[in-house]
Amino acid sequence: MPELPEVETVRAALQLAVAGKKIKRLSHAAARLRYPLDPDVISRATSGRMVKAFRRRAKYIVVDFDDSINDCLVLHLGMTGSFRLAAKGDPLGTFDHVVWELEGGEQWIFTDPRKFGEVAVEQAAAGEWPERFAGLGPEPLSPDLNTGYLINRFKGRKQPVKTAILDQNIIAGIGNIYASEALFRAGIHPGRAAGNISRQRIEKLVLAVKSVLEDSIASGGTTIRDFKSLEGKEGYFSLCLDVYGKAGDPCAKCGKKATIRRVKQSGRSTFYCPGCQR
DNA sequence: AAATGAACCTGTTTGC
DNA sequence: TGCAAACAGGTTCATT
Repeated sequence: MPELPEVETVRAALQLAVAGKKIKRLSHAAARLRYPLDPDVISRATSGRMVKAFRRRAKYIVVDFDDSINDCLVLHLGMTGSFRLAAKGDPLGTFDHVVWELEGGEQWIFTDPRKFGEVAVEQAAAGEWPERFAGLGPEPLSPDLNTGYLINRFKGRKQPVKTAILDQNIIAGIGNIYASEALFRAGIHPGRAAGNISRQRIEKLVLAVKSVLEDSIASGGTTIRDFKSLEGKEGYFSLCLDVYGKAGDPCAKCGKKATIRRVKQSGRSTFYCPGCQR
């Protein structure tokens, strides 16, 4: 469900609603999500601590606490994960897997039907990222993602450019929606070998990646069916999608000339316009 | 090494 | 209409 813009939307909402509050205790924890969950570890790492800030790296949300212990909470929404705040005593649903009671009784709840999400405790010094993030590619909205970098990473690769930009170790945070959308904006065919794209067109791709993510964040992300931010709000970038989920529709750019096509790449759907993507 | 496919799990949509 | 197959925004592990 959530790619960088959706995760960023959730992070910002959590920062407003939860940062500065103290966690009283872990009141519920399922046996496992993507990985087995150790309630003792999570409880010890969170109970009685004041939440200082929510940071984001790739599609991960990292929770920092307001003390000098060098650890943090790492959260991942998987495909269907979401957070919500509920009043004291509100009943839990089947898929409410992790629940913290905040000071005052409010419940901070992680829900995830498919259980692809993650809640974990990691070591990290203040301002640093956990060691496990070391291999992640640059944040797409930072200057670290630039033409020179991408040319280097693409060099010699026969892999289709769509699967390449989906690789979190090449660029962090792009998912299946924005991979298709960015390639459309850049006019690049998703099946083209990553190592076979001119410098000029890679420059276009870098700009396209940044613009599509920025535009989506400004719209609160994309809701196809599940995505909701903390307050239950949907993201309306769905209205701005050019190709994702639009197989058979006429291309917005070249009009009647071509219709959007759907193909499979590495087991995942890719949408593109055969008319304006080369 | 690089690239693809399967697996994890549940709900919803599509197609015969 | 009914049922089974396909599909869904992600990541990791196994296999070629």
